[in-house]
Amino acid sequence: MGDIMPGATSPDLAVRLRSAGLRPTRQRVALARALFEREHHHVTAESLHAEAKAARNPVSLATVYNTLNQFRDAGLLREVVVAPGRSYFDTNTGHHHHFYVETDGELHDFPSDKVTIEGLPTPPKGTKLSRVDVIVRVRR
Amino acid sequence: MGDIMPGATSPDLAVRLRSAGLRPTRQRVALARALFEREHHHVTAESLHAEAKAARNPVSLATVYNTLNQFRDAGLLREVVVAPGRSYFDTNTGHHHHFYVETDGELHDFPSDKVTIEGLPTPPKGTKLSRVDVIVRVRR
DNA sequence: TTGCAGTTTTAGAATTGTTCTAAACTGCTT
DNA sequence: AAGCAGTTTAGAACAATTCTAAAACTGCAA
Repeated sequence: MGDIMPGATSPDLAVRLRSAGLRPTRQRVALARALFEREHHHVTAESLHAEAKAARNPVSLATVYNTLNQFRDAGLLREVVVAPGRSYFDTNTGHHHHFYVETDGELHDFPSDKVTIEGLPTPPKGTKLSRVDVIVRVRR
Repeated sequence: MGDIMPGATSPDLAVRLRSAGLRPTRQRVALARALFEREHHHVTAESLHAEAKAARNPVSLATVYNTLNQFRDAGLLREVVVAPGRSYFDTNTGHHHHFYVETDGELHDFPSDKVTIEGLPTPPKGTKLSRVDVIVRVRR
């Protein structure tokens, strides 16, 4: 995925946004860079908003919310809800699970390939599986 | 005097509250009844507030919130967070997992005794396991 | 009983996180 | 270059939850 191209716009991002049905506006590209041109990580609307401002690419908070929701709907991000009023967006959309450190609100990924879950009941009839979330809660 | 009202006096509840370190006030007992004197179920602050009012035992919303938090801290309830701004309290504090029907916000328990999870990594060092939540998300 | 101290409840204000609104702006097609 | 749908924005609005400080209770002791 996206390599880092300091100082230049990365056309990959524009292409990626476009093929998700989103116009590559200045704001969306700026946020996409903060999100996808680095290691997988977790952001909140607030943290991303602050990051954009710090990078001299201020984007309104409303736009940050809109964009996060659009990216999630487009499958570019995954939303993880760990505590009431605490919603993270994860740039890693592949199969994996989470550690949540309750005492300080940290969230960490762990791969799901070693994890097996057996014996799950079948979904209530009339419904189809969306996904299975495993959150391992720990405290310090 | 301190005799309780007509009908089903449940001293057990008072005892249960007391041994959780909570004074068995009229409001706490009323809420405890709505919560524990029936099958396991899931409530939100709003739904419990409405239920108390319907049962002619009105309790302020602030008290409902306080009480739910106290009951959860005392281990009488378990909090389940399924979506941003959607927090349920589950009267079933035993081991079990959840189905969450994303399309209409329904939450259902399922027993964990048939479910095995293997290969979970060890918690980050300095932390100890609190619990493992499994949420099976489905859509209609 | 009665009085009292500490606890609990309450209405309403405050806070937090998120979405909405309507006006201004911008990227894209022509 | 021009026009328009799509986008951004500040600020208002909203929803869920917590806080505040005053009034009401509870449990205890005399």
